[in-house]
Amino acid sequence: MLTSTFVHAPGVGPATEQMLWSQGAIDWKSYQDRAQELRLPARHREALETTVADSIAALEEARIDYFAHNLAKKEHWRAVSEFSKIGYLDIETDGGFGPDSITVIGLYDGFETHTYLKDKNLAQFAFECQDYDGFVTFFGTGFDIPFLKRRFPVLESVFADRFHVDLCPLLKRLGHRGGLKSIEKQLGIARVEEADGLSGTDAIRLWREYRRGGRHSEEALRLLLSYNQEDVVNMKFLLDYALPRMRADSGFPSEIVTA
DNA sequence: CTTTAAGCTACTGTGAGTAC
DNA sequence: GTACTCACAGTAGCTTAAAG
Repeated sequence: MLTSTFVHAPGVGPATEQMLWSQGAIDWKSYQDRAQELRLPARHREALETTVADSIAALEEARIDYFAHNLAKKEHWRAVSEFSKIGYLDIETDGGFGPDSITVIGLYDGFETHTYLKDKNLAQFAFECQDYDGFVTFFGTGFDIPFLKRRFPVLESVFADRFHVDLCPLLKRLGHRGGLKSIEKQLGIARVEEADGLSGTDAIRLWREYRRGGRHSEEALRLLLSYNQEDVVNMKFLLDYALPRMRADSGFPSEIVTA
């Protein structure tokens, strides 16, 4: 999918990319093979020559930062299949908006959930997240990412150099509007019973209960972490749902089947 | 309540194609 | 060559949406 992408060349948009595909330039290699025969404005030819060569080199060397910088944000989903170290990311807060308002960070690597807790191991996140090629969030653009950058200024460049797929606008393009819980319902994704029916405001309440201490403290924390884990794990389902549909909707040339 | 890009709606610029 | 149209890409400004 990434190797069929041409829209990151300056001056090339969706219509030109579509035209390239229809002329048989279905990926970077086949573009180079038939570059001379393609009917193209000189401006596009120059831009594509550089972009295609740079892209092949960047992918060979697994340099996600090249694609993170040159691909439009809304097209970052195209890079996911080529860069497999994906972190599904979700934070909880105490209701405030300051740099110290983050209470929980959940990071799911596709196999297990890593949890970071305020006043325990939260700072560890800033190091461990650097092992990932990119992140998947739900409305992380407007919420999780700005919070994390305020809390850990180092992450400004870490996030800039990695892909970020925000499922909220992506699913909206596929006709699913509404919040995470609403879309999960639409798609028939179930939550574990104890975390079912909880919302972001409950996460604030559970954090306060945990911090107050006493009899229900540990139970409140357990429930909060369970809620956070549900969010990140379900994001993987949503991404797996969205990718093939985005691919089909964008009119990508079909994969060459090799025996 | 706060935050931020995406989405939307113009509008501008570039270039290819066509007619004369 | 000149003058015109049309399509595509990019940008500016405003609105929208969802997170806890």
